[in-house]
Amino acid sequence: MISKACQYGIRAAIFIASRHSDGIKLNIKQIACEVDAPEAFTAKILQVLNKHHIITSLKGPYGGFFIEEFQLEQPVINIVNAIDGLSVFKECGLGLKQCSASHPCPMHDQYKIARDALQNAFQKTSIRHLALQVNEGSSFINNLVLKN
Amino acid sequence: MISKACQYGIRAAIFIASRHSDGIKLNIKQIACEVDAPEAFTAKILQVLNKHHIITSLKGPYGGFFIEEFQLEQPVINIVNAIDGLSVFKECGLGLKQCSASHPCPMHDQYKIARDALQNAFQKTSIRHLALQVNEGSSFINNLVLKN
DNA sequence: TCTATAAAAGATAAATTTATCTTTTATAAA
DNA sequence: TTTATAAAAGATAAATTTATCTTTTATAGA
Repeated sequence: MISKACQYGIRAAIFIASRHSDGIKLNIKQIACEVDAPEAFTAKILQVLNKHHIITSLKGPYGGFFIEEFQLEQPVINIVNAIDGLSVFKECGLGLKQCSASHPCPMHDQYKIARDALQNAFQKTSIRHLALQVNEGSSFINNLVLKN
Repeated sequence: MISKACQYGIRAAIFIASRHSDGIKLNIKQIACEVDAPEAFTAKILQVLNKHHIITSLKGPYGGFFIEEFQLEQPVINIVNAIDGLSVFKECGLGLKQCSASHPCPMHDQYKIARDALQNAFQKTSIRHLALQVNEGSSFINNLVLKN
């Protein structure tokens, strides 16, 4: 559906947002660890998010990643856009170059319902809202550790 | 959403179904051409569909691919299952290994709506139904050719 | 039985995505 | 200003997906 890079990016952004508080910065090691993502790969992804002003970073000692107040309001689709682009929400389910109501693939109508629902899911949800859920303990951004 | 291989497979199956009539067989060249898919790759994909009994093939002269009456009734999700598997319809939107109502990711509910809609789209549609639409001329499985 | 035909099977290559490692740059504090 | 720290940037590697090419197998008809 969306790429692994994008999934890592969303989880990381939610984690950073969940720790939002004045002056707090998180480094890649912490972030990658908390969201169960490969560290170096996550670093690359956070670079992209920073360039798109979805999160903010600061180099040097006491540096790290954080999210600013105004950034918390952004919809998650902004992260998808930064990493994967918005083509998932536009493209034909059967891979036709052009597929629309006027030249539809045979699955167009049904597929569009799912595609729109997906877009809706990412569009209507803010980073703040998701972080809040994690802080409440009602949802999670890391994998369960199985006990023996 | 679904792989290119799977998209080619669905388009090819629909095309074969749209030409269904006693004794008619289509070869890979025709099929690949009609659905705008790479020929050799399409051949590989049709092998898989044949193994899963979604279409039927016959080697040798006057051989080729065709679909049998009983195969026409199958839902398109059978093709997805044969090529990509059903994991798209089960996996977490944020890539968590376990994500369910009891241990949800923060997007679980919204994402599940989209994921279920997608599954529904493929589950409720038969190959016959899609082929019919193509034969009616109300939908298409190939790319528009742009005129200059 | 021989020949031609078309798919199956197998091997390999190209492209993309995922992932890691090294070097450079920015920055805060001593 | 020097040093330590952490991200940015750049290079490279591994894995997966997409795609192609070659050889083998099945089959119909002459």
